[in-house]
Amino acid sequence: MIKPGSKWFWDGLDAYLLANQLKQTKQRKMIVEEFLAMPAHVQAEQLYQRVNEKGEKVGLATIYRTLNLLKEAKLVEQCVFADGRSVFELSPPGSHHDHLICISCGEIAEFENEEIESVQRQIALEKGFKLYSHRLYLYGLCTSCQRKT
Amino acid sequence: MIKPGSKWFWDGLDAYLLANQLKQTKQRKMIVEEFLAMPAHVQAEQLYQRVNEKGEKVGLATIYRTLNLLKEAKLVEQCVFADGRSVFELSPPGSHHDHLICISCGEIAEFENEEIESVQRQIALEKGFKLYSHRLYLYGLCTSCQRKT
DNA sequence: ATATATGCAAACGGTTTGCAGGGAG
DNA sequence: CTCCCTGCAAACCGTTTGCATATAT
Repeated sequence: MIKPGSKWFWDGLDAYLLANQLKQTKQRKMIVEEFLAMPAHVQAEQLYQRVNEKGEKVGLATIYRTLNLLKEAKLVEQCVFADGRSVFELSPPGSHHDHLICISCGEIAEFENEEIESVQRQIALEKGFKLYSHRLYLYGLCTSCQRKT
Repeated sequence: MIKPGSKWFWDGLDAYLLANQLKQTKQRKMIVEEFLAMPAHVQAEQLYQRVNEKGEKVGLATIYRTLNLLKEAKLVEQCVFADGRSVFELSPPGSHHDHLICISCGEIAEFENEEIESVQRQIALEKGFKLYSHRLYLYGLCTSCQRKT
């Protein structure tokens, strides 16, 4: 899956930098450009390699610092899967989806389900929690890995 | 929450050891005893400390090796939360629950919801996945942390 | 001019591994 | 007597941090 139009992302980033007296830098621009050009679920190391194949060299620390900045700005979300992978993905305002992860090949599929979201809100209410976010991971075998075994 | 009767656990462990030509050892016994005497959600390091406060000394590596063995045996499950904590909990056959995690104090509450489980099965079916397991984490503020802020 | 960013390398924290000696079956 | 298990320390791996230098505003 390739990422959709990303004006909201650049705009959001500009706004966040401005609001926090942070700076526009060559590295941040390059990192974000590559991130937006990559598949939906990106690991820090992959982004590091992609960036360094293209333009000038950027340190891995800067990749992490930039991803953390994007998280702060609520422009990306991070998912940590049970297999240990940690991936970053776009967080378009007002949207949410969850993940199916293939335990054989690692493929990641997405889905949205309003019914689950509403039950979650209900449960939080019952338990007296004020809900901020959630993560739902379904682990199994994708179609092609089922055929293989 | 304190753990319920655990005959099934010891029986399951004996069976697993026997079936795999593994050995009953003093350390395994001590680790499992402490694990069962601890709260529902246990981190490796906590278990390590508890075990070493009581009986003879046990290495941290043995704690990890034993927890992994119990996972293999399907007697415990591991949950990795977004805050980085990795906890182990009992996995009584045929049961499943999910978690609410307080983003302020770290408290973990549990819930069960059959409706969500059934929607998950439906989604996996639609996407062609053969479902093996799942994890649902709700992050928010628990009742007492809401009061504080 | 000043504060923020960067690169590098070192530090980190949780977990796993290699190996030599110890103990269960 | 054999194989499995343990303790220890070292290795690991992804991520973060300290510091001196570079750069945006």
